[in-house]
Amino acid sequence: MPYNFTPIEKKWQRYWLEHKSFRALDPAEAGEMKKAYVLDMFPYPSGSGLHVGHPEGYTATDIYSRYLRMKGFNVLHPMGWDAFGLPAEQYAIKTNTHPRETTETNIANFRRQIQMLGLSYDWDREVDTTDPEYYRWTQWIFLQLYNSYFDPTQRRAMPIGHLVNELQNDNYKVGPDGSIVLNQTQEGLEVIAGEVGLERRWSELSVEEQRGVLGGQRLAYTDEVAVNWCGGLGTVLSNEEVIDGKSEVGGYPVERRPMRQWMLRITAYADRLVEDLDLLQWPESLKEMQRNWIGRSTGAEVDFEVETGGDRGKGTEAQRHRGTEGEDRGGEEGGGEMITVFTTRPDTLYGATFMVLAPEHGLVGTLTTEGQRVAVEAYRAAAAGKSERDRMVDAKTKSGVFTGGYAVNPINGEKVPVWIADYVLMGYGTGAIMAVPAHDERDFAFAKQYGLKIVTVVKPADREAKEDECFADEGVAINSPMIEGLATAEAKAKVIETLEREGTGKRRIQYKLRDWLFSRQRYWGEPFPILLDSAGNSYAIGEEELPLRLPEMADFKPTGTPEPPLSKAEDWLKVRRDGETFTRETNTMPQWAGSCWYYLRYIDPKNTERFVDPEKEKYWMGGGGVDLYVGGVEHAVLHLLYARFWHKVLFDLGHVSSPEPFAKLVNQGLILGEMEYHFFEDERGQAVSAAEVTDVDEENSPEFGIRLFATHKPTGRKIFGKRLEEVLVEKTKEGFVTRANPAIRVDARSFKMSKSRGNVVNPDDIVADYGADVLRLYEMYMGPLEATKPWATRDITGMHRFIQGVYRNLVGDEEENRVAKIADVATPDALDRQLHRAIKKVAEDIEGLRFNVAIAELIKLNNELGRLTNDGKEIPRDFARTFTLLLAPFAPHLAEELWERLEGGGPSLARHAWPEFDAAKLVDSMLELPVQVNGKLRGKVTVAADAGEAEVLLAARTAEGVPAWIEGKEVKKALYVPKKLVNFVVG
RNA sequence: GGCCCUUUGGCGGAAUUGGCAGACGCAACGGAUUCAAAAUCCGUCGCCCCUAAAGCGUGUGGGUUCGAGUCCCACAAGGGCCACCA
Repeated sequence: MPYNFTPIEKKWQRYWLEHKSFRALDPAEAGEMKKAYVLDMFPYPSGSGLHVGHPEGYTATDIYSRYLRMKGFNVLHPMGWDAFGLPAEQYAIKTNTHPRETTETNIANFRRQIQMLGLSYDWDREVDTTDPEYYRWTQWIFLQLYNSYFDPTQRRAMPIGHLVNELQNDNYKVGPDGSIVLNQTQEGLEVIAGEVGLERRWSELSVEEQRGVLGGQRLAYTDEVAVNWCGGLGTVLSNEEVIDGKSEVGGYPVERRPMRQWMLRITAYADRLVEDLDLLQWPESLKEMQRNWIGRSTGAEVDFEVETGGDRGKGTEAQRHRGTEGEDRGGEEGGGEMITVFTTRPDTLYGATFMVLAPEHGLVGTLTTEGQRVAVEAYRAAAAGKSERDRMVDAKTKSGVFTGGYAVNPINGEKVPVWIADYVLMGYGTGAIMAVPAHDERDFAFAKQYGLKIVTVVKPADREAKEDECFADEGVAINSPMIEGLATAEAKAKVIETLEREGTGKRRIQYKLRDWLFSRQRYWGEPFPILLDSAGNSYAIGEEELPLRLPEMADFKPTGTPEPPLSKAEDWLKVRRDGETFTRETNTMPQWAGSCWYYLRYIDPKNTERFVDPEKEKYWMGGGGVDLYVGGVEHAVLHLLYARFWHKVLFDLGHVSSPEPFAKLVNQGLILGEMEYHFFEDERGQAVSAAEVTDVDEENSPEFGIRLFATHKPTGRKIFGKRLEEVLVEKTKEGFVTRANPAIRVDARSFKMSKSRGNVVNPDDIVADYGADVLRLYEMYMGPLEATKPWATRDITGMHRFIQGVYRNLVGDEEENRVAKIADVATPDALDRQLHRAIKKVAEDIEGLRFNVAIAELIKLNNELGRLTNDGKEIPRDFARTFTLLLAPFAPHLAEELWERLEGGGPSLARHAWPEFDAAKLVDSMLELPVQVNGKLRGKVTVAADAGEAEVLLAARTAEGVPAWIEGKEVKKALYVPKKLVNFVVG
C-alpha cells in the first residue's frame, strides 16, 4: 500500500481544528460573500455510536459545503446533539447512572467518530439541547407560545395582551363554556371560538374565570385529554409514539386515560402548514405525506334535531345556530338538542338513514331511552376500557348499540334512529356521523350487521346503480328531490347552500391533525417554565428566571403513577411568591422541543441576550431559510411539521424573518444491510456441503426442505464477526444456484440493518481498514443519495484502489521506491479537453447532489493519469493541480496532502478557488454522429461540427454500413438532429 | 384498504431529460509479473451464436413518435407512508 492513510488523515483533521478552517463568518465580517446555510439533521447521541447511515447524509452535505467554500461562499455548516430523550433515561435507570453522565459520554464518542470522518463543521457552533444555556431558550420559546393566541381573522399568532385589551374594550364577550365570542354589536368580525348565547362581559368575570378563559385561548394550554398512558415506561406518549397499541420504544402496552396535559395549538396553523408547502423545494412525496398527515377535508356540518320520544314539532327550525348566520334567532329559547355531524359528502344527505355517535359523545345520555339504558351503559363501559389497539383490532367487524332515540334529517324531515358505535371517533369532526350506508363502506358494514335501512342516492355516472352495493365514489344524485341528476360536486354545493340558508348547517373544513400533546412524565427533558396555583391555574415565570434548571436528583425513576419524577424533587417543587405558595409544573417537554429550533441557535450559539441575534438571523435565514437540509425520511412528518409550526409562530411574533425554516430539503435513502444469500436444497434431496453453508436457519423451513442460510464472503475478510467460506453464485435457466453445487438454489435479499439481525456495519471498522476518504467515497458512490441501497463491503475495494492509485500517480510508491514525475509540461490536447469537461461536469453534479456520477468522472481522470504513469511519462503539473482541487470535496485528506506536496507548503486548499473551465475546450471541431435507418443504428459518420444539414446528410448516405440499408429503396424522409444524429426513413 | 415511489447485465448503478442503452465501480474469466501469494499491469465481459453477419434486449402487454429506458394507458412484482379520519 503506497498511501498510509491513517497518519495523514489524522494530521489534516488536527490542522483543520487548529486553524478553524471551516469557521463561518458573521455577517459583519463576511463583506460581499454570498451565504449558504447547509444543515444536517443533528443526531441523537445513542450509546451504540454512529451507524453507516449517518455518514451518508453528513458526507453529502460536507461535499456540498466544501464545494461552496471553494466557490467563494460564506458557508454555515454546523453540528450538534439532540441529547434529551427516553433512551438515555431508560439506560440511566437500568445502570443507576445519571443521564447527564451517559449523555456526555455518548456525545464525546459521537464527536470523535464524526471528526474521524473529516467533516467540515464549524465546531465553535456546536449545540447540545441538554445544556441549560441551550434549553433556556427552548423554555423561552415555550413562553412565546404560552403568551400568544391565534387570531383567526388575521390567521396569525398575536400576543395575549392584545386579546386582554380587546376583551376589556368589549369587542368580544365570553360564552358560558369559557369560549370567546364576537360581541354581536360589531359586524364583520368573526367568532374566535365557541357558540353564541348567554355571553358575559370580561368585567363580569371573576379573576379565576378570567384566567380560565385566557388559558383556553393560548397557543400553549392545558387540557384534560385521553392520553396514551404507558405503564411500562411510566409515561404518556404521543399518538405518533404508539404503534399498533404498543409503545414505539420498548413495545409495552398502552391504555387510554384522561389526564391534564400541555397541548400546543398546531391545528390553528393547519391551513398555513399546507399552503406554504408550495414555497418549498422539498421532495413531492414528502410534501404529500405532510398533506396527508394534516388531512384537510372540506365538507359540511349538518344539524339533526333530536327527537326524544314525544312529538316536539317535526322539522322545526334550528333552535341554536352558529357563526354569523341567523342573527334574528339569537335570543330564542333553546328547545330540542342538536346532533351536529361533519360530512365530506353532503350530497348524500337524502341517503342518511341512521346516525352514529361516538360512545363518549355528550348527548348519549339524553338520547337513550329507558329500555336501552342498560345496553348502552354496558357498551360505553366496554368501549372506555378498551385501548386504542383493541378498538382497531378488527376494523372490519362493527359493533354498536341502539340508543332508542331518534333525530330528524333536516333535508327531508325523516326520523332516523341514533346508534352509538366505537367506529366513530370522539376526536375527529364532531364525534357524530350521519350514516349513509349506500355510499360509505363502514356505514354499509354497520347497516348489514344490524339490518338497518339502505337508500341509494348516488349512481355511477356511466351505469345504473346496482342492488345491494356500496358505491363510495362520486357520481350522479338520484332519489334526492332537490339535487336530482346533479353531479356530486354541484350537488354538494347546492345542499350546503340550502343548509346555510335554512340555518341547519354550513360549510366546514376539517383536519385529521390534532393539537400537539406536549408534556411527558419524564426526568430527562426540559422543565416547563410554569408555576401552578392551588386551583391549578398556570403562571409563566419571568424570562429573567430562565433557564429553569432540572433539579439534581438522586432518584429520577418513574413514580409508577402518572405523577412525573420531578414531583419527588421537594426543594425545587414549592415556590413562595407574594405570600402565596405555588407548585412548579412537574411535566417535562418532549424530545421534539429541542430539535424544533436548533437550526436557529447555530446562527448565534453563544448569545446570552437573545435566542438569536436578529441581524444574524436575517443574514443566514435569507432566501427562504436553510439553503439545504439533508436527513432521513423518518422525520418526514413529525420533526419537520413541528419545526415548521414553531417557526411560523416565531415569524408571526416578529422573532424570525422567514415564514419557513427549510427552503430546500433532501432525504438521503436508507442503507440496507449486506446482501444475504439463502440456499435451498432442491427436491432431489442433494446435500449442501459444509463449505457452502455456515449456519442452519431452522425457523424458515420452506416447502423445498431445509432452508439454509449463509453470507456471501467477498475476499476472506471477516463479516459479522464470523469467517465464512466462499460461496460463488451463478444465474442459470433455473434461477440462481451455487457454482459448487448447481442443485442448490439461492435467494438473494437485503434487510434493514439491525442489532438483532447482526448486520450492522460500524464506520469505525471501515475507517480503520480503509480510511475516512474511502468510506466517504464509497458511501457516495453506492448510488443516488435519495435511493435505498444495500451495503456491500466487497465494493469498497473499488474506492480503495482509486485512492491508492491517485497517490501512486501523483506522489509515487515508497515501497517500490518510485516517485511520480510531476513536471511543468503542457497537458496533451485530448486529456486537457477531458479535464475541462470534468471541471464542468463535477461542479454540476455536486450542485445537483449527484455525487456517484461526479466520482465516476474523477475515476476516469485518474485512469488517464495511470496510463501516463505506466508509460513512464511525466504528469503535467497543471493537470495534477486541477485534478487535486476537483478531488478535494470528496477526499479532503488526500487532496490536502497532495496539495501540500504540489505547492510545496502554503495554505490549505479548503478555500482555494474552484477551477474555471475553458468553454472553448468543451466543443470538438469534429463530430462523430450515429446514422440510423428506420430508427436502428446502422453506421457512423464523422463531420465538421459546423457542417450544414445538406452536407451531413450527404456524408451519412455513404457512411460505412449505411448504403446496404438504403440502396434501391425510397428514402421517404431524411432527418438531421443538429449535433445529435441522422435518421433515414425508408419504405 | 388508501396515497406515493421503484423496476436497466451476475451485482451497485450511468444515460446530456425523447436521440449511439449498459458510463464508472464490483464480481467473474483469460493472460503478464511472482518460487508462490498479495499488490500491480494487459485483455474479455447484455442475450443468442463455434465465429461473424443478422437477430433479440431497459418487469409484462398495448399506444404516441422518424426515433421510447425516458411520454401515455393497463397489468404485475417489490418498497415506503397512512390506516374505522365520516
